[in-house]
Amino acid sequence: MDHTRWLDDHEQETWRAFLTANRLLFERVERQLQNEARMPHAYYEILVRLSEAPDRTLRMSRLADTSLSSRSRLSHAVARLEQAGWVERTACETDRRGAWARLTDAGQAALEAAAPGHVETVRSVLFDALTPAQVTALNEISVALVDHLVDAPVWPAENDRDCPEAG
Amino acid sequence: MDHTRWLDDHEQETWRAFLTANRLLFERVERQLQNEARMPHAYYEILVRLSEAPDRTLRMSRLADTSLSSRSRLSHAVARLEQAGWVERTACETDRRGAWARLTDAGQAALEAAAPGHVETVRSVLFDALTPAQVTALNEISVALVDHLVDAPVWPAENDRDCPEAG
DNA sequence: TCACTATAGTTGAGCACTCAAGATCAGAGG
DNA sequence: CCTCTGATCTTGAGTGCTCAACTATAGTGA
Repeated sequence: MDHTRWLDDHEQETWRAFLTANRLLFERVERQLQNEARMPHAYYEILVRLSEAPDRTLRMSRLADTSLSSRSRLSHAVARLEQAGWVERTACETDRRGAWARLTDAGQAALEAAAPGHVETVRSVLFDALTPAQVTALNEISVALVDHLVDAPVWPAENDRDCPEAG
Repeated sequence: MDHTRWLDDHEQETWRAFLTANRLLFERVERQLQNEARMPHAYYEILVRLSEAPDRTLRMSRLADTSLSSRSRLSHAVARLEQAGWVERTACETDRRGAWARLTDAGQAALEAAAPGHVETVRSVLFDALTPAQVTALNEISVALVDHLVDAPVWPAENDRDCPEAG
């Protein structure tokens, strides 16, 4: 009983090209940041989200959401960033379980130092390769994917543990 | 002197949507394979490449290229896959530096067991979200990116160490 | 007041990856 | 033959991630 909806040739080709493009692209981005700014891309994003927040401060949980990070991952990351002197954690007074993360001046400086090289890399690996129409298409495709993936069930089949409305 | 070609709003939005879509998408793919087949996506790809090769056998270096893996990464990965009994390494007789990697019957079986769930996931996270026109557009965009990134200089600026023709 | 449940965040173990360095061998040139 | 360059593949250390388990506090309802 093979109900699998296999990929046809066109889909297969698309998936592999998509995979390859992604690997190559993010490898470049990651390497550039690691070499010139001594931080992985995930950390860069955390610094960006903090820099955009009022008082450069966010609750850990909000920061996790906006930087597309799991709680655990963020905890580990912020521990490292704190060690580097780029972020500070302070206790939250209204909710004593919580914690604030604040971007320090040193962190802001590190971000500003890293930004030009990073942006240049993003442009050179992505936008320089595409026509304006393709950029627009990529935008629409990405938005469609995000809409489709956000809040969608993580496990299409199986794993409907204690979710009565599943299935 | 700020020559940085910053991203305009449209580019910024596109980049962030692209990033978000990628994170969400590959997180699903990775999780599904890890949970249902006990292997990361990179290992799955290695098994696929081997399964498509004559005699299910490839030189390590070719396997590294086709699976978009660094030599080091492949060495570590194949060591693990060998431990699992899914791949075998044998010495190459014509080039005694080299090594062959062969997909075992157990490896083929593991791959066949993993494939339906993986393909179903790929379909559900990617193709189900897109119109046929968008799939075609994504294909063209991906191919353009791959063409642009393959054999392009890794470090646009700097790092022209011993490459006399750089610059 | 007293559970009970949910939320916020951390921690440690295990694993995959990167980087740099090394061991081994092939091929080319003197 | 012998050296030199380059290719093949491996190894070990360091790092960031995931997962599961944990602590601590908030909120809810009897």
